[in-house]
Amino acid sequence: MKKENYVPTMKDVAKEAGVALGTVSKVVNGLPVGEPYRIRVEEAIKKLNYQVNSYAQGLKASKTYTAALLIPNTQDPFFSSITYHINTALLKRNYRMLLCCTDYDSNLEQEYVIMAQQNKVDGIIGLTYNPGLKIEEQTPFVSIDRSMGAKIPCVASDNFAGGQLAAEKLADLGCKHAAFLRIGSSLSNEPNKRKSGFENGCLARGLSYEMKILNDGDSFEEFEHFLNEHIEDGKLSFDGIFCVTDSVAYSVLKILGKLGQRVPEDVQVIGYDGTRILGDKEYVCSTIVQPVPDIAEMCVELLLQENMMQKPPLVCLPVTYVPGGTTLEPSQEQE
Amino acid sequence: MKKENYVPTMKDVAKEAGVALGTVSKVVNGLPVGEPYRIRVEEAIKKLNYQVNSYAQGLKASKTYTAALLIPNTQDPFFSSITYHINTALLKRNYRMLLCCTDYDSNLEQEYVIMAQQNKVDGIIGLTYNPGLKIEEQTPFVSIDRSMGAKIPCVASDNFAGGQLAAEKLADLGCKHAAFLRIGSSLSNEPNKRKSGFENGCLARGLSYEMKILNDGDSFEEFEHFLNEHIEDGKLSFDGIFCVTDSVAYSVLKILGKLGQRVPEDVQVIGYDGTRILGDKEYVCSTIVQPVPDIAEMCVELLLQENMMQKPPLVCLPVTYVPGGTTLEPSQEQE
DNA sequence: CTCTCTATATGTAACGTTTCATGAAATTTT
DNA sequence: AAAATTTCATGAAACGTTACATATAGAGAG
Repeated sequence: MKKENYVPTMKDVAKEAGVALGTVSKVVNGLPVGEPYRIRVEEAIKKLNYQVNSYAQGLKASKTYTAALLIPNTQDPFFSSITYHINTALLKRNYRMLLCCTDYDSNLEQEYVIMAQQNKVDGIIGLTYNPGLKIEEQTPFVSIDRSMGAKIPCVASDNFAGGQLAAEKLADLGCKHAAFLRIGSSLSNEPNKRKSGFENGCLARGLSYEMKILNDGDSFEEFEHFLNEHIEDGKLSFDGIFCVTDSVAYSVLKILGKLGQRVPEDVQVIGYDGTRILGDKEYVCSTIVQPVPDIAEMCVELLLQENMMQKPPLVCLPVTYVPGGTTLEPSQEQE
Repeated sequence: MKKENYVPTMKDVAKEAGVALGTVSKVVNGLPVGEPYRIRVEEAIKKLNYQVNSYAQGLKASKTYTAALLIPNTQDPFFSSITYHINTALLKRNYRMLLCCTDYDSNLEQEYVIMAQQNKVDGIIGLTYNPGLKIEEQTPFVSIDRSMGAKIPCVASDNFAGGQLAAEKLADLGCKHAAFLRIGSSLSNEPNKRKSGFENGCLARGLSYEMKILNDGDSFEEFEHFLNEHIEDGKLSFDGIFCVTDSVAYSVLKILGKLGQRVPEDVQVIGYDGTRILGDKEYVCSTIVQPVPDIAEMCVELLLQENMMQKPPLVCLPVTYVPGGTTLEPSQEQE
């Protein structure tokens, strides 16, 4: 018996229903077919438990129903959140996701793009760190957080508004002198606007500020030096800190602890991303939350959009402020 | 011009190299081919930038070169680590990974199994929470951390040895009275052995111990009550705590802080998993580290193994203890 | 120098779909 | 009621690969 690995095909369904192959194909694809035929085919499909072979479909259509996601890793909470939601958005549309972890390696990024381009995927969504990434004209590509020219749509949170919002919140919470802590060029392009937004917000609210920007090789100890230099008689000259990411914020919280500064009493801290750690219900750190599910939806939508016409070069999605334990409660603030 | 979407095929390579189709196929698949032929084909491949169409391959071989990974989510650090390494192990073998996030939902798990089976994946790797999961005989399935009968291989860290190791370390570090903190049935099957291993280790080393096991609905506040009950005159009666996961350990650390207990001076804490948070270089918590890359390799190896003969029902991989900041250094310990 | 045997390149069929030209049946028109 | 027109199921071709049966060239033996 060869029935062990038997999987019914359209031919089998056609025979079972007593119709032609093409008729079955039409039923499967929802194309118009005479009612009695449709019914017989549908019954045969149910009876045989037939399921279309998407690989034969893909071969015929030169479509793979697969999209690649280029991302440094899946460990970082922000990346893992992006991965989760992109995957969900693709599954919803019956697409598979080919996960390509690049580990921040420019060459690996380029290799994955080439590999993906050949014919394995219908498109690529990328959160990349190679500014010179070569992408063939005809490969649908959607970028997260990186502007890559007019022809490639970029989806990002509204980084400028987010920076502004952080400044406004700190001002609202009573801060007078703020600091902005950032890491260098690896956060290029769109997230850079957090800085301009923050400056803009500070100026609007009369909040003075200083900036510390780490270069690529620098360790986070630089932040410790910077903060330490701004302590006089045990008192930190800043009463509010905006960190460019939650990840930076967590490191800064540790440093502040080491330096004997209390959060939020002595200094309030706001991060950016809205990532949580280890199943915490509430946000540990007050933060500007990126709408990751919306970002994912938008990426997939833009990627699979049929009409190539007018893909917008940049889509900014709105952010929200969510208080955590590192800022004063509005009630406390008013006391 | 129709060259816009032109993707070279084996036929093109054959024409370019002046050989037959089958010869190209052999070269591509590493089968023996006369040297001069091989060279000409390889040159043609390079020249045309040819890449095999894996969907045609899959159609021919009735293989999809895709494996599904069933996992609750990709946010939890342990799950994200598993995801990353399984993905890597599959890519290495030219397999794609179909990521199915189940959110601990038994029905969703079953749905994904059915979908994966019909959607024609070559096999499934699952870290599941549905004890009654129905899996068709002919679908290759490898389970992580869950025993699912003799026919389904289960890959896990050596949970018993890990529990034992934790007890021994605590004893070595000078503890006299230990606690084991666990959450309930969601950690079924293999990870349960951490308990037996710990008991075994405690008995062997003359370490007394108590257990607190949370039921499914319970919040972590139960741990706080439990620990609080064991404080007398500000002093905790335990000097060592083994937490069933790092995630539990982090929560417990917070609780201990709240209760005014110093770690590791007053009480030492060991977790299980070996997950790190937010790019920390060192482990924040002393922990029993699971060999996640090896677990991933083993899963994929077992899944894709051709000879169906003797798949072992259980593979336990060795764990290691890695000190973090929540235990005393051996030097301190000896003082 | 011819015959046989081996080694290996060739070319075709088949995998399960979709698409499209074909023709048969049903409907409308005169 | 016969011809013209429309409707729509049919079945073969094609997508890019692999595997197998066939053909061809070269080597060795008599």
